[in-house]
Amino acid sequence: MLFHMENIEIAKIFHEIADLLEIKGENPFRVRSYKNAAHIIEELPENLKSIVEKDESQLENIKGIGKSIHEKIVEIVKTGKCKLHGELLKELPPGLLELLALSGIGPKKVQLLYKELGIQSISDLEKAAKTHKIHMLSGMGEKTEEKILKAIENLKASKGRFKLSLAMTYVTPLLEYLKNIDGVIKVSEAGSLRRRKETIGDIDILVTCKKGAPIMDKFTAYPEVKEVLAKGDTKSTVILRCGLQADVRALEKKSYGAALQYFTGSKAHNIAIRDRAKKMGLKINEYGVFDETTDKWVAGEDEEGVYKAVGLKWIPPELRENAGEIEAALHNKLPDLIDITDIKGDLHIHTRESDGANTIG
DNA sequence: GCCGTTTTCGGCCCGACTGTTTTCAGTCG
Repeated sequence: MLFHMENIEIAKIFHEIADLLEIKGENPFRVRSYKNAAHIIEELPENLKSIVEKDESQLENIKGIGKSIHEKIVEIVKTGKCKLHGELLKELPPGLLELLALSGIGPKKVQLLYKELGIQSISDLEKAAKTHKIHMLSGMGEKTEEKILKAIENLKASKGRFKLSLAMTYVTPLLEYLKNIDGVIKVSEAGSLRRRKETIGDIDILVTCKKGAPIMDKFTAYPEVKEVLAKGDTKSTVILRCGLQADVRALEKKSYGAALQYFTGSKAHNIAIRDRAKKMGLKINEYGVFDETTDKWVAGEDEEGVYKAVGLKWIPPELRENAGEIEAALHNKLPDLIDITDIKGDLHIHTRESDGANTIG
């Protein structure tokens, strides 16, 4: 008898295990393994339950899932729960997980707040910040206290992830605005927006411009900006009135391809690409591809060059999830993605739920 | 915890920004 478990539910368990281990201060690489496995499972086309049902050994073919996580997947599908997950939740209050959703709060701060002040929920944290108990902790100051209150406010106001189509209605005018700034050469979308995910968590924008262009001043002064979270020479983050977070990174033309590749992600894809580069004696960052020993610039002006430098064909952004696309690019087996010219028509059906003549059944 | 086109042990991507520091740790993407 197997429990009905969707991949997304199993992924959530692994996400929580990773977060709890991280708060405990466990080996960061072990934490990463669980996070990585969670991402892989989220993107997996097949249902894990069906895989376990048919042939459990198929799990061994999934890269990033080793012996331990394999066993836990089987355990979850068979029993509906995971022992390690349960043990961690006994050890640490589950409310700590919600604290991680606050921007600027990570595992180390959660641990400190819990240990020193017994804080185990957002409402505990809000009370402590309002009564000025936080700045007494080492490494925390008055600004941290203010930032925490703002982060709580922003989280309460945020609407979570936005559907791509809705996000685009906010992104398009922002892109136009940035294009019209003096000295700007090119403005590109990046991140999950460029990967055309169904929903996006924040807006990533890349700007190439001449030296000294007032890009960050203008960006943070965009009328739709509600709050500026960070503002530097090359990178700034704001929250828009609609609740979406927007990041802008400014780079010189020479770095355009490398930056676009870096900023488009996904994170898992980038880690895999960099790992591959490293094994080839190369180093990739947002400024380009470099020879690791001589630091000589190898590629970076366009994305094709970046992929070519690591022996791969250009990979369409929609596929960059570290879900086998790198192997496919290596063996010249990348699929042709559907584009607008492939659409020949549209089929849809009405039922009596609207203005049709028949029932759904 | 995962992985291996020099490896089954010893590594594990890289850099910006902030706030707290007095040179750095934490967070984020």
